[in-house]
Amino acid sequence: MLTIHTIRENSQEVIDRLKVKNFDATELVSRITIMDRERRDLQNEANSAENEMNTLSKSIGLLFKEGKQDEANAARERTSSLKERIKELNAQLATKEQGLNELIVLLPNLPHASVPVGKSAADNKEIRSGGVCRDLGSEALPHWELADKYKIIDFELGVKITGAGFPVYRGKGARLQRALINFFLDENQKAGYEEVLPPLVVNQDSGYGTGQLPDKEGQMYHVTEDNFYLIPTAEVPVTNIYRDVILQDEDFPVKNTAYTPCFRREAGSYGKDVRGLNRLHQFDKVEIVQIEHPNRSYQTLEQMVDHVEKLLIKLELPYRIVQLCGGDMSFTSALTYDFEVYSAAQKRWLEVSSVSNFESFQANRLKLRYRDKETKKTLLAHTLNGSSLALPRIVAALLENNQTGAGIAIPKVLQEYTGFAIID
RNA sequence: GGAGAGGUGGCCGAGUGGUCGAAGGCGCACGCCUGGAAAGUGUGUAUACCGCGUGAACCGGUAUCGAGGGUUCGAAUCCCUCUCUCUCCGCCA
Repeated sequence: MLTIHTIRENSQEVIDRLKVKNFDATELVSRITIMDRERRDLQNEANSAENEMNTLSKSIGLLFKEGKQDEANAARERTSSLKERIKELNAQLATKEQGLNELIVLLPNLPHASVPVGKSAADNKEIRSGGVCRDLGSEALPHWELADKYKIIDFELGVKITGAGFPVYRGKGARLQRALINFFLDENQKAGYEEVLPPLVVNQDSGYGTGQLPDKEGQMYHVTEDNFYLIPTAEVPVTNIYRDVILQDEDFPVKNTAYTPCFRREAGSYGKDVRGLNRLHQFDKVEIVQIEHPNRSYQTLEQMVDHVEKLLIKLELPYRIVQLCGGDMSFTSALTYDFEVYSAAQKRWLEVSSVSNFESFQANRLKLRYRDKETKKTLLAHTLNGSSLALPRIVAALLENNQTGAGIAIPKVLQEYTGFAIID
């Protein structure tokens, strides 16, 4: 969430910049500004009443000590109306604060100045691309048919055990999953990311911390008995490591990587693009999370993009990197790059990673701060994250792009992880 | 799941109704001392909001001793609820 300070001090800028996200904040901002004023007035009133009360209480204590019972009792009588007033003011203040907060969380993060204006994915800006999109002709099989042909992924079996969107990987298919996970983790570690293996189930506070709650409640699997949520991405448990934390300057950069399965209900997304591995309820992903000093976060974002790009190059997959336009960006992001790989049989670009700088938007919710060396002030840190990478669509692209008459060729870098060079 | 003990600042730890955001110690920062260091010594060392206005410093106010509520003129301290941790028992990978 944006800080009230930002909204208060730069209200016009907030409105202008949110237009890039096709968000008209005019009315919200003015309501927030008014409520903020009211809130502060209430707090001042309450504080001065409390001050009066505290002063009075102290004097009563002194009077008793000095044995001036009569004066003490007289003073004591004066407190009751004051007490009522404090109670009333504090109640009003709490209501006001809550109301204000409910409005503030409706404001999306401000897009970075470089974000292109646009309505949908069609307006995204291609940054660069790499690899070769081969034309495999009309007899090229989509990955779900290849998966069946080589008996490496069983979608039907998953339906029996759980339901649609929970595939069973087997044989070389299972091995390929494990190879990719290890490959990604190893590469991330070489790039300086500390590996963590977090819980796959989180509590409510964590859900709020990274912003899944309350908005996307319906997208997560909920364990009602214990009020836990299955994680939709490793971002949730990993970023929440740093909830309520005050870092020192020298702690930067914080770099974590984690492999986790991810669980998403994907409510309402049934339809066209859910075939095969394109959209699942459970999938594997390796995530990178970074926390940075605000001065360096954009530099860091570029480094993360370069890192993810190298992974795709090593996997010899045709890819492109696009900068999302305002209309296609998430609520919480300030700048997002999407990575897409070309899936040669589906003839589609599949999103395999999304690398974003959230600036202080998440940090504000998380109360993730750092102590500035020079000013000694505690300031909000910047958070960034990205997938490196999401497995299912990588697998889909690998299967489709690398199909040959002899079988599916495994990229060279993966062979030491898989232990085989071809799936046949 | 049953029984008991406990949760105080970055850490340890004192504090059972009054001037306590909280003794003392450790750690940390800065200074003095030293040729340099150690030791010693002095000072400082939580967070948030508000006053506050263009920002910062200072200053002042309020809140916070696991969380929420209550008693009281006044709560770290008394009462209630919740929560978490530890120990023992049970169950178990």
